[in-house]
Amino acid sequence: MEIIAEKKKAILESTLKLIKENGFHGTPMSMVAKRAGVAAGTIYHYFDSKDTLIMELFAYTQGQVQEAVHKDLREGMDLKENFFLRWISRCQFYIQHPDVLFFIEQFVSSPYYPRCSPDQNERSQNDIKEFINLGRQHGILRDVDFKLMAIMIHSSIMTAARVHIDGKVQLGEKEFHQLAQMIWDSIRKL
Amino acid sequence: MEIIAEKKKAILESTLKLIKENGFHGTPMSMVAKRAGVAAGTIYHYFDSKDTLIMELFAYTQGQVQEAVHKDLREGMDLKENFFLRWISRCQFYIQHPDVLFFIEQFVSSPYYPRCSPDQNERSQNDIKEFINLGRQHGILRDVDFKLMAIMIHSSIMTAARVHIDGKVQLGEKEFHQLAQMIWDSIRKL
DNA sequence: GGTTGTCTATTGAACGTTCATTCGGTAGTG
DNA sequence: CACTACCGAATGAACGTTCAATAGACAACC
Repeated sequence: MEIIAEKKKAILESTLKLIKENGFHGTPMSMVAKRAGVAAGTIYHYFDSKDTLIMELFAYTQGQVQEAVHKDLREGMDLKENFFLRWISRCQFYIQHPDVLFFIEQFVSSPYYPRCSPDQNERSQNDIKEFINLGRQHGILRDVDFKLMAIMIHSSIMTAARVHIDGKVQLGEKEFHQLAQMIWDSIRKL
Repeated sequence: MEIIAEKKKAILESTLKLIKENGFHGTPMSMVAKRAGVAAGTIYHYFDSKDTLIMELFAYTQGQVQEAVHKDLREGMDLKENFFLRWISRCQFYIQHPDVLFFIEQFVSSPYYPRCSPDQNERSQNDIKEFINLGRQHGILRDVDFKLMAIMIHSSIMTAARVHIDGKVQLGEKEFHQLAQMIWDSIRKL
């Protein structure tokens, strides 16, 4: 893992926050600079352009998510436990980092997303896939296309987190389990 | 239903297409004008600003979706059939109108979305809610928060359509049913 | 039936602003 | 002296929006 210069990190973080507040447009470089406490020119010392700043920001947030989920993982869980844990901790990560959620949502539905390398966006769901593979081998999961299942799971997580953040529904311990159970029932053989 | 002037419609349609191709930013008004075959100034005859153009475009697409789904509905179906039909026809609508899907995705994860009136975005899932209510009354569905369930269903539809359009997975008759079955199993009592 | 006035639809050049990016310069380090 | 990190005013292009001008439709009036 590359060590990120302090100012570079500050730029990434403030971009993240500003994009949550003002959206993709509506965040001029000058504002990023001010919020990060650097000069406008400094940004261009670290990033070629606004586009690459945003592309790198995506990689940066993907790293954060990955890290957070893996931290919670323990050995010797059965598949269902494993699924619940992954689902819930991913969802909680997004809830605790709304700016990441907002950014990713915006990013994936923007013309930027198709531009990132295929393995970049595959890695983003690597841990989900790893899990699906396991479930398949044990004959526990339905025979549904791999990618399809992975994406359906991931989108359920994002959606749940989003609803919670918007305050439309309060998600507590109970609701998390209800939701994880719903998704679990949708992917396992009945 | 308001009758929309021809040029107004052309403006809406070309905005839709351009946003799919170039994203929210990346679609200057001048380009919208050219594609719609009108002068730049004409847009401002129908819309106060770019913002209101986009807000109205959202309402416009919502109307289209609503209409398409209701067309397929018949009387005397049981709940499960009803669900399958709604799920599949909504999904197919998005697949047949990728520009609508792209636009809605971008719109809801942008700072525009929170600005539309609450009943505007509630209406957008009205038919899903109508269905959930029915299922609740019959005791077929799980006891999960209303809004939560509606949004989970809706997001599954959008995600499935998106995956298909991106060509990551080919969805045929069989896959549609598999998917609808998955979601059905996730919302019904087991 | 012709004349006048009003209203709407439309045009596209011009305006003013915003914004990404550049660049010449300063400071610190080795 | 060379090299990197950093600054921030200056630049120039892009873009949303305005506006004076034109044309057509329709009605009122003589």
